Amino acid sequence: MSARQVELIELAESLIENFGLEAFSLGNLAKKANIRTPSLYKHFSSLMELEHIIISRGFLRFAKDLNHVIETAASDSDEDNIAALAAAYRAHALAHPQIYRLMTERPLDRALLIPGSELAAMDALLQYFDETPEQHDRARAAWAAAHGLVSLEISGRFPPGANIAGAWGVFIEAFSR
Amino acid sequence: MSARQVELIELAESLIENFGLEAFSLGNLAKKANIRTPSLYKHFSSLMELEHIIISRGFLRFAKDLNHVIETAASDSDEDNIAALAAAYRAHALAHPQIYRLMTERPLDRALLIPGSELAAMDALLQYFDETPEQHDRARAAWAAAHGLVSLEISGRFPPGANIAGAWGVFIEAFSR
DNA sequence: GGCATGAGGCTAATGCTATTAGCCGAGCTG
DNA sequence: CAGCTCGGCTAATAGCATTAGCCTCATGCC
Repeated sequence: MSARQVELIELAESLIENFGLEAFSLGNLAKKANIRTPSLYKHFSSLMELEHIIISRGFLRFAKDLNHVIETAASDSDEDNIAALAAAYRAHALAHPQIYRLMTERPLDRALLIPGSELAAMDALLQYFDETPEQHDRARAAWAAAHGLVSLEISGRFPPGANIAGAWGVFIEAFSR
Repeated sequence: MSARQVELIELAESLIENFGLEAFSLGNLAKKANIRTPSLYKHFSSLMELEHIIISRGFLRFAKDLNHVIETAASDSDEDNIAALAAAYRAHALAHPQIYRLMTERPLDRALLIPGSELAAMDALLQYFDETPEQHDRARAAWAAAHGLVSLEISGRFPPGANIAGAWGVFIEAFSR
């Protein structure tokens, strides 16, 4: 991955976060980079490829974030651990809401992802749970609940004045023990 | 709403479900209707308007579905009721996955919705819970969890072989009582 | 019966999107 | 110095939403 490529990827990421996922286009990226649209094809074979690089980087950053929290906040209390993980999940998603949307809303072509990036995010998320099949179900239900809470919040689906932290509290309590 | 309008709306809905949300465009709709694209503007003022009509109809159909289940399956057991609601939620979303995506993934312009449609879906979903603030949090957490489970399933994010029904079971058990 | 009106088509055109082909200059490397 | 590669460029295509303006047919009204 050349330096110029990384430059353009970061430009694209800032474009997405600052102007919304809907503004993500090669035309807008080229404009921000002060080059013509077709020149972008010297660095990426297609929009899909660039998109999946950004998604992969999102997965990896997500994994790093969660792993950091898990390492520094490991407590004896099950509820504390779940709460810390939940808080980290929400904080990360709300810090990068448009890229979170990109990561979760688009049909995923796994052949275009940076190998292992999706798994890294999953592992970071699920490592807290044991390896029994029953715990796998529990892990996936918890993941889904966190994703649902975050995704409804990002897309503004909770009524104004809704106590979102309260809903997170219910979720944490329901999944502790 | 003229008969021709309804005809075109239903054509658009079948287009979305049969060819995926990504295939939803005025060009494709016009092709299926055997007319030219600009003629669609005799019936809808913009793509956004048509999109929000379809979203509204999705909300209303969702509400009808859930209300029906709640009326016919009311049981004394809290867990049975939650399970019936959860099953209905999942069944509905999986029966109309692409329109469910349209309903939940797009930025919502509430001024363009059929008035009351979003609320109808919310009410159907939340009427099972009491009116106390604490129960509101519980209702929203449950809603988010169901949405998360369905949205991850539709977008193929669970690993192959994952026991999705098992995850739903964990969710139902966690939210019963 | 004739006439106006509206519904619902149409074509042409604009400016956006991704994408491909092909050209050109600058800089490094043999 | 020759040549290659990197990274720009223009021109062009096809599809996208959208607007303006034209035409035709059916309906209702005088």
